[in-house]
Amino acid sequence: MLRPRAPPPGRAMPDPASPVVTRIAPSPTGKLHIGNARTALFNWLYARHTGGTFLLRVEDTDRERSTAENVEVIFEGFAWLGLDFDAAPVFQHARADRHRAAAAEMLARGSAYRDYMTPEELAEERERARAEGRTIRSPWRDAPAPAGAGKPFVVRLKAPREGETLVEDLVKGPVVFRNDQLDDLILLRADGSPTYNLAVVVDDHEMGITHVIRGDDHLNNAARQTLIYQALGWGPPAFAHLPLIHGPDGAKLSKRHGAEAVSDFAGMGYLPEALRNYLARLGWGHGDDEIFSDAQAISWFEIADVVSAPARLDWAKLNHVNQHYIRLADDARLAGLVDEVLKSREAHRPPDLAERLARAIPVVKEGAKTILELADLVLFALKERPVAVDEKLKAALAGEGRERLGRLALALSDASDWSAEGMAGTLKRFAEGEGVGLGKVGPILRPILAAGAVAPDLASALFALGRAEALARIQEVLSHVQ
RNA sequence: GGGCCCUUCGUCUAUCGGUUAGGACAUCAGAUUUUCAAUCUGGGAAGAGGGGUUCGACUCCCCUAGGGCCUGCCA
Repeated sequence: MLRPRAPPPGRAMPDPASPVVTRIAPSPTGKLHIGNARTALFNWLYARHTGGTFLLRVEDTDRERSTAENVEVIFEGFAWLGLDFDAAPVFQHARADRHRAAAAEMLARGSAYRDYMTPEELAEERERARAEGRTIRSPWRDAPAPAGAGKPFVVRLKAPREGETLVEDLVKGPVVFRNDQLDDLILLRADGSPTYNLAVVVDDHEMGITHVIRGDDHLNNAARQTLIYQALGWGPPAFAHLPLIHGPDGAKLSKRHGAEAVSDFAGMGYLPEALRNYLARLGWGHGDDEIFSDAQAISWFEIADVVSAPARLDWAKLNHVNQHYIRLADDARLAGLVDEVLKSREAHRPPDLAERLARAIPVVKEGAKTILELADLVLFALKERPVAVDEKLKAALAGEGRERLGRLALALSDASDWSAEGMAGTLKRFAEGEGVGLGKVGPILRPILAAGAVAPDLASALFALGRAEALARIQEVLSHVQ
């Protein structure tokens, strides 16, 4: 279940001469947030750009939320998005011993201490500190261990109170934090389990991560983590903090905006290559380039070109990009995707579905912004006979309408060129022969071809339906409305 | 409350002291047209506000305003 994927064929192995190692470190909460997906994309692009290595670390130290199913969701999300890793995933929980060892090391060095404050005392101190506009302070920072063994304690970093900590961020530039603003963060909980900030530092260091590219929300953590690196005597990696993705209204992206997980986007009919292109453009740019291939993005990607301001998700533009990639997509692949949509909708799937889709998809794919739309556009070709004759069609067929449809059926069955162009010509000649405009032909033909669904222009619809089906639909209506 | 980050058309962005501030999506108008879509042509649309620095600021500095993140024995 949790095995590494083989590197896809055609992609070069990591260049051992490149020192760059990046990672994405999601926590298995049950979904893969789109913001995490973009962070992963940037890490992937940078690793590929430099010939470096791209790694996955599952931050599963929260044993409550971390389940095998949730971990699988993450793997599936990245696989769908098309991001590949260069090694098997690292599970943070499995490395707890390493984290504890690092804490012990800091304790031994005197750069960490045991804090015996009770949760209640801590809560009080937090309240006082906030009121006074300062960080929390533990009385145990410089005090000897209390008498009587067995008192529970957490291990805290003994952070410097003087001076400043500098984070040289590749996106934000130099960011200075006053050390008295940074608190003695907890390294080990009372149960001995490592906390996030400790685990991240130890894992990034031991995995050889050279560039920590992650969300903006970790910029403050970068300062705290820098302190841990120093306490351990390690050099920190390069940091690059990406601005967050917000919803169209500027607020933090959430379910409320219609989608927040990559599975949501997949379910809404977006193609992974479209999402990659759109996401890359959100917060990064290469001049005026809007539509570009993975290869181009990889060759162009520089952290220096990452934008520093947060971006809003724009459905309209995502749709536009997706439409572009749908046009480019292979028809058979689209047919498969449409079929999945039909299945999930429990829609009617005629026995000759494959042939119908093969004929109709190339005709209507130009106008589809999502696979969901494509499934709608193709519906007219999936309807089985007989076509329902509604009041509107009945009205159109009244009087000379029926006679005209009869003559049209004849003209169509005589047609030798059943292509979209051929049909356009046939229709035009027919209208001329009738001495009327196409406006007199559309109302009687369209409902029959559309069969209650949305249909493309008459000629395209005829072509998409195919000679046999189109003629049959007309004949049945003809014999039905005597 | 405190710390940190951010601020160019509605949106994503280009500009890296001197431009009629460019492009894309969206939007509007026109063309095309058997509906819708697509397509083509054209138009409107921006440097948050205030101070500096400079011969010259969107660009550099400061202040204000607004938005965001962090401030957990979550990650």
